[in-house]
Amino acid sequence: MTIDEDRPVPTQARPAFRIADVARIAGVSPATVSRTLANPDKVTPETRERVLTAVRLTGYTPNVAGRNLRARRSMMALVVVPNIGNPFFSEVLRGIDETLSEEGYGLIIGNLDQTAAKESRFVDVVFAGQVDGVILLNGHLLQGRGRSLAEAPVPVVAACEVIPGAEIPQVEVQNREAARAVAAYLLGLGHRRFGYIAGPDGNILEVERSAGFLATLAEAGIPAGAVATFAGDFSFRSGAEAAGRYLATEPRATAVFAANDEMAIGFMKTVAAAGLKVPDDVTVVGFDAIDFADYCEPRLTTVVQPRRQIGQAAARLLIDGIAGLTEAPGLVRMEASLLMRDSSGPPRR
Amino acid sequence: MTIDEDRPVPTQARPAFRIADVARIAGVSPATVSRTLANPDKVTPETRERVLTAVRLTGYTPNVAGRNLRARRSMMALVVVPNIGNPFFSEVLRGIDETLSEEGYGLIIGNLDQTAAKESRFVDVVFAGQVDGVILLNGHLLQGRGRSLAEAPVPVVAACEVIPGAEIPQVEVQNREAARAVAAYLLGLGHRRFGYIAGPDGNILEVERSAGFLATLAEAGIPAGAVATFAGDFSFRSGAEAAGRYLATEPRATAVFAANDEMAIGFMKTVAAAGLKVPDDVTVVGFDAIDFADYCEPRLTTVVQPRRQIGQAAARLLIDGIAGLTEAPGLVRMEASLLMRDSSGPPRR
DNA sequence: GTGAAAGCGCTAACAA
DNA sequence: TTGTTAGCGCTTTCAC
Repeated sequence: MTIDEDRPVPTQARPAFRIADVARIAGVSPATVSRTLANPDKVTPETRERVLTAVRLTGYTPNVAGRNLRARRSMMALVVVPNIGNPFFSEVLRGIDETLSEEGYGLIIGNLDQTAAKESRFVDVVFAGQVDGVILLNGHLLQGRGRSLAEAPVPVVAACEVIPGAEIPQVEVQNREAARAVAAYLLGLGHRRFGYIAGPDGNILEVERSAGFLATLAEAGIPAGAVATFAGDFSFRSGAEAAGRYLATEPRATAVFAANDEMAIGFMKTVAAAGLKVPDDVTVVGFDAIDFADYCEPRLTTVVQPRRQIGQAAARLLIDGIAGLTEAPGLVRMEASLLMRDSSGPPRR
Repeated sequence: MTIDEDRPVPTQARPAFRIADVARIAGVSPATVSRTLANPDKVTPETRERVLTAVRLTGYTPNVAGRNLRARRSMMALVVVPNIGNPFFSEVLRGIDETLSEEGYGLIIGNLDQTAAKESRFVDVVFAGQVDGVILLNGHLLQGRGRSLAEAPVPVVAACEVIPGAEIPQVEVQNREAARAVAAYLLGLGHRRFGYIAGPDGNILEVERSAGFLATLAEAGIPAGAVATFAGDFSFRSGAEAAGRYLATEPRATAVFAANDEMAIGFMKTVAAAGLKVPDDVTVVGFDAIDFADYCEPRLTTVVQPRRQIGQAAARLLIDGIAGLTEAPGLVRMEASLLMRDSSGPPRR
């Protein structure tokens, strides 16, 4: 909110040249320098020559703060991530970065890390006009200081974790459908006793995935009550802990679906340590297809999401929004598909 | 370099209030609004009251571009990463973010992704005064448009991948020493035939790790020429490919050190698929202690680096630099330590 | 304690 | 084609 005057100004090695300096050296007006840089064709070749020489001489680069102030735009986008350490998001980020940087936009990272203070700061960033748009990967509209990003002065889009009811463009992955496909696949293999390792309570991905999985099982005559459900939080550790509880059940499920790969892998590791064979004793299916899922033992059957493309689509949506091209808040749906590897098979008979 | 005037201005839902609006509503001058926000004690309680009410009423947030222009500082730092998708860096990023955001700095991510064009853009970002400092995680001073970050007008620090000869503060991990410790450990287990899976040619981490590993082996009477070296690029896949070549050697090394965990894991997976037992047939040691290393089969013996703290230290160095507190370009050395798990053991006799 | 005025660095409208 | 002028939104002397 305030500038601390006790916080020193960066020590500029050499004070940067300003447009006036370049103009003086080139013997033209500042406006001409600006024009030369923006529209080289709009000045005579000789002028251009002189200006460009002066630019080269000074190493002049237009100051962005001045330009932004004038243009009322920052060419920056804020991307809010729940946790920057999560490899799932980093691939989405890559997609965002690709598309955004192609269009000349820079990326400001808002790493939420479950801190309310940060959430409020990011809201300020937006209302302070520091960015031209926002991409939310965190599943809810940021709130702070009594305001919501719903009233942001710039376009906001959401991806990965869809925000129900928000009137903004969103990129959604067909989580529910994919979870249904997992259930159908497992039923097709002959499984009848199921386990499910859940994500954090209320998380939209968790809700969608469990809903799809349980719905298809229910349609096959297996009520939700008959599915052994284990709490989890998307971490390796929580998958391992779920395995501990799973091992204590009787009779054990022959197929366990985890709401993400990390938990599935933590689960596999722990049941293997207890002497169970995957998939002979228990089939395990994950969700996300993180890189490591192809290198764990056994290779994990999981659901692939086009993470990079999700990021690209979100960035595209944002750029359209900034350009004012969007009529209605659209919804882009991305397909997710089952990737069968070695952790799944028919139940041992 | 230029503002495209065909790129539309963001569609502000409602035009943001400016300081003049707030001043008018509060019945004071803009200067007083600014003062109230910066130094509430410097105005009378009644004035303060009126101003703050007007601020609440309007939802006013000072525009950053204006403030930055005036203050000649952006409260932003640029962090350059080789590849944002790499989980190793994302944890370092977290540490950076923690410390920087505590001090009120925001993060602009420069995802290099081996693109020369991007490198040049990031240089521009710096020379355009868009950031107050730079943290380099990519192992070299960015170049672009005939300039180097060595002449940047703001402080630059490097971390993770040290930049030899650069006169800037750096955070270095004791890669060489740790690699020596790995060699000593393997020798102590009784191994005499070694393999090494290298990182990308010329990469400083690769250079340091191989140098330490080979030096200690040489001191034990095993010349570098006797170590089976396999090319790699830090990816799972390259580790798996190295395994293919390893399997064809005769006699095979009994202990293989990979320059990072991904390659070690890819290697283990492939040799296991070929029927070899780790560690009975071959001991495998990695480097970095990524999360997965604890969940692969078997759990990987590796070298732990304090990734989060590396990030924090780099951020601290940068903040000191911005504050003008640094006399000489310092070097912070962080210890790395061997973490023995299940992928290492004595050679089968 | 408060206001008027200047200026951070840039670009766009207008004039020449 | 080029220069002059004004102003983006803010903070901070300097007067009062």
